[in-house]
Order: sequence, then structure tokens, then C-alpha cells
Amino acid sequence: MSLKIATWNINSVRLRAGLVERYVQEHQPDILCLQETKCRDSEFPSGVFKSMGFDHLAINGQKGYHGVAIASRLPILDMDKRDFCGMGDARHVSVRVKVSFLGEIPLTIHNFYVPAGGDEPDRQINPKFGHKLDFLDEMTSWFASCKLVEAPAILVGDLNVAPLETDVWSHKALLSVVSHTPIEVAKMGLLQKSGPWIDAVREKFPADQKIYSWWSYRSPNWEIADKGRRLDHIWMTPPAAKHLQAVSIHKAARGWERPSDHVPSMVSLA
DNA sequence: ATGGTTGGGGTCCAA
Repeated sequence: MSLKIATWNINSVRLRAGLVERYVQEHQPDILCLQETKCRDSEFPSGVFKSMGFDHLAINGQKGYHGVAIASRLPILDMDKRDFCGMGDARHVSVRVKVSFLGEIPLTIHNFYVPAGGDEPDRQINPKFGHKLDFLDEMTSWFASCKLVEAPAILVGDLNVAPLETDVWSHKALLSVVSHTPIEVAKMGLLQKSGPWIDAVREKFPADQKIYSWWSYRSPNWEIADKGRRLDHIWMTPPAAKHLQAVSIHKAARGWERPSDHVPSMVSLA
């Protein structure tokens, strides 16, 4: 009686379908949420997922950029997607699944790919940064209007914000680097209150511990230099968080052949 | 302070 849910920015699901197979074999998630699938729905390698036992897929893709998907061993009762900021980007998909130990109300899973926000942390000169801030604001107001608190829900994905000092290799060096600026951290804080959402990863890895889920491709010595950031998150409403058993971040996947720059994060519920 | 790498689609943009 347990459920394992994982999230992974795969940076092209077609190119890395083999790495997904390896991850699934080694860690056996029941539900796998992917970001940056980078292909149209018709191009999604559904056969690979079906052959691994993920009979139920909710896909929101687009050509070339972004794209999210949820692969599930459990039946998907229904799926939804929302076009945050009305730009036509495929950055959200959600499903509901029945989980016996969570009771009668289905579990809702939201999978997000929040905009990276470009290089310059100033919306006047960098519209991509403005888009990121607006996206976070819209998530906050949308969840605030959902009245989530009594239902079991999980929010996962590449949120492209590392909120804590221990979510980055150097708090000081990254204060003006997009992903760790005070305005992004403040907006993420408001988003967390909108559930309220509990940061499941930090339930098991206390805030005094450094932990990362992403290492840039631009660092040839990613492991030695270890200039990582925790951009990928798993959050839960209290009725789901009650059942949290374990959290793991699979750093080894960053060292696999032709890796994604992100590694998978997983929670076990029981 | 700077430049470093990757993927997709096509000779450049987003990350």
C-alpha cells in the first residue's frame, strides 16, 4: 500500500526515452511527471511508456519547446491543462487518480514547467523575466481560488526557482541570478501559501542541508564543482502530506550517458 | 567579469 511519484525535467523525451527506462527500472515510480518533453503529442514515445506498464498517459506537448506529461500505472480518472499567461505554451497538465489509502476523494496531481525567465532579472529590459513573475502570480491566484486545503493534492515540476540559501551552491553569488533573486523567492513563498503547499523535499532534507536537482551543462566538472541548484519541487496539501514516507533525489542520473541537466526527484506515500 | 553546453529545427533561439 504505497505510491511513488517522481518528477523529472527530461530535456527531450524522445532523445532520452532510454534514460527514462533505466530510471523506471531502478526506482519503480508508479507515476512519472516529465517536463521539457519538446515534442508534439503525436510524437510522444507512448509505446516506450506502455511497455513499462504506464498504461495511462496525460500529454500536453508542443513542437520544439516546453511540453509536460504524466505517465501513470494507475488509471487516470480525468486530465486537464491550463494555458497560464495565455501564450499557448505547454507548461501545465494535471490528472486525478484514485488512491485507496487516501480515501474517497481522488488525488489531484499538477505538473508544471515554470518559465526559466531569461538572463536579466529586470522585467523592464527582459520580458521573459516578466513572464516568469506573471506566471507565478497566476499560479498563486488560481490555486487560491481553488480551495484546495481539504483535498489531497500534489504539485510537482521544474519551478525554476531555488528558494532557500541551501538550495543553491552560493547564496551570495546567486542573489542577482535568475532563479534565486529575492522577488522570485517572495513570489514562490506566496504561491506556497496558496495551497497551502508543504515542501515535501524539505520535510525530509532539513533546511540546513544543501540539496540540488540541477547542474548546468556549461560546467564540465559538474560533480567536482557541484554548482547546483534545487529547481525541481514536490509540494503537497496537508491531506496528502500526512502520508509522506520518503523523499529521494537521484543525483546519479546526472552522470549517466548524455544526461538531462536535471535529475529526478521522488516521493513515497503510504 | 566572462564564457561555458545542450536540444530542436533548420543556419538561431531557449535554456
